[in-house]
Amino acid sequence: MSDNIPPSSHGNLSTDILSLSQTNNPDSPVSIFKGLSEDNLQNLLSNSSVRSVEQGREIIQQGDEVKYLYFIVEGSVKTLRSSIDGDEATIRMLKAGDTFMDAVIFMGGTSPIRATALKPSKLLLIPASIIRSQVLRDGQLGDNLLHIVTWHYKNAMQQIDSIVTKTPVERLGYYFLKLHMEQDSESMDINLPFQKSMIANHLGMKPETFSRALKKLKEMGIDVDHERITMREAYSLCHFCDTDTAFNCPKQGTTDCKSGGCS
Amino acid sequence: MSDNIPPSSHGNLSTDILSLSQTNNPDSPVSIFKGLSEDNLQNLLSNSSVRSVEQGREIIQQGDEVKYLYFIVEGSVKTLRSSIDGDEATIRMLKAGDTFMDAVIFMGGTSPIRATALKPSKLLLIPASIIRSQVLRDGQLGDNLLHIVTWHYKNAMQQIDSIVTKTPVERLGYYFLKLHMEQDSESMDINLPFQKSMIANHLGMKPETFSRALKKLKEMGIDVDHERITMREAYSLCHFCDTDTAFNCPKQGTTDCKSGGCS
DNA sequence: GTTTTAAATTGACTGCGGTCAAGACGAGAA
DNA sequence: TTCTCGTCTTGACCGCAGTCAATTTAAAAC
Repeated sequence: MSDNIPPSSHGNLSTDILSLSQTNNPDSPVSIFKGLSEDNLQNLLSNSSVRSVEQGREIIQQGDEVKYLYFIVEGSVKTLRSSIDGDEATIRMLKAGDTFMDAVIFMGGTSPIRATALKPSKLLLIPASIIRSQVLRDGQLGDNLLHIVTWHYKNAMQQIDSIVTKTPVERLGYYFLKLHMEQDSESMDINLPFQKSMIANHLGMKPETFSRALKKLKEMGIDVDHERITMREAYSLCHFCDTDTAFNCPKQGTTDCKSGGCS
Repeated sequence: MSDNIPPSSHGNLSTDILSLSQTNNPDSPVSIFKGLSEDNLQNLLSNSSVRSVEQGREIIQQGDEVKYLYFIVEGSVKTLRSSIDGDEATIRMLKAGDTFMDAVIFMGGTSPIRATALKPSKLLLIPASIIRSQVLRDGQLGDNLLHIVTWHYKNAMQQIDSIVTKTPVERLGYYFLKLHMEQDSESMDINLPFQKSMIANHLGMKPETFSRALKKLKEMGIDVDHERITMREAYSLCHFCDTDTAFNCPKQGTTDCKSGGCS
């Protein structure tokens, strides 16, 4: 079911990984490697291997036994659930520096999600057995994993709430807002990191509905040209803010911020 | 914002708590207290306190700083997210033996969710600071918390997928199936543990739609009278199974199981 | 350059689930 | 018993997002 796994190739790689692990903004999870002792870090890396996957390749299928925790060195990956009749619900869309299957290896049973490569990607595979045994004696690793998994969980809760209570336009605005904060809170431009139909699915809507939502956002001063989002005013997106996001907003409390979320 | 917290009253309580912590079925999370050393267990309990809340009381509001991890000794609680205009999305519905805010205390920032008492309840409050510090030196506690949080996360993913890809009838059938497995896989009867409008919201639908879904299930041989669900045949619910759930199903692989989920 | 393919957009139609309102039912109190 | 209140159910209507299909656009492939 799985591909062959090339032999380990460390050295320069481990520095790549650690530089990817620098968290630069408050609204992103900590790295799995944060604050580990030299011994414990080496225990993880020396047992790991690197694997390259081409675009579109299925990395994990629903029902597979999960043997590794995956760290994305290069490329991008999405995790999703799909039903028998082919409908898909995207759970997460990941970029270099993210990990996946980090939560699954503690769930017990087989994988409840699929994972596919959105682009040609290079992955670091850390054996689940190594993680599970090290957690019991390395409190720092457990702490890191808890931060990562709870961060995923928080996003999942926001996703549920978005789909249940918000309109498509609001969901899209909220998504843009989070992109904006993640990328550069100063710039008036945002980059769409994934193709539109992917994002549409992640937001629980069809591509057609996504297109129509874009049109309505244009009327509100948020223009999307291909992969480039341009805001007419700096506070165009504040309308879509909520309490969680406001907490991390540098503009929070300023007079220009007049959203409902910013109290 | 919070009520007064009565002084600790241990002794018989700690045995109550530990007996509630016995996990009896495979599709439920482990207890936070599982496998802790006597010292580490006492460190948690001796710093905790007990608090009673009346029905309907708000325990945590969105945006609150979370100071405790809550263990339900008696009663029931729901966690939810609500938008400015009053729409609510139920995240979890909890019973005695469950914990909540277990994930939130590792998220950083303020609480992204609310928690309200569905019935008069008795709660054990374990200070978040105690948990956070003990995790760093007690690998077993970290491991327990990881199992709990990933179990929540798994349920959240199933909830997302349910809402996005399934019809109301399918969502309800899936919910009944999980209740069935949780309660007694042998019995043809299931008990509705919460009032219908609560469950409706948790499944992302309105009470009216819930009622109509019940009607359609009746045509499929699943009869609901007040709080009692009765199945005409033992395999009525198999139709709603998926791979995750099939994994924990004792009937899995038998000839009677002809669902899509059971391969 | 041209051809081929996939993604995105737009339009027209439909149907499902939400909304609103009325009615049924049950639990509890006087 | 009868009244009241809250939950649930049922019916009629409507609007939004899904569906299907046609078109445009962009990007690959040659």
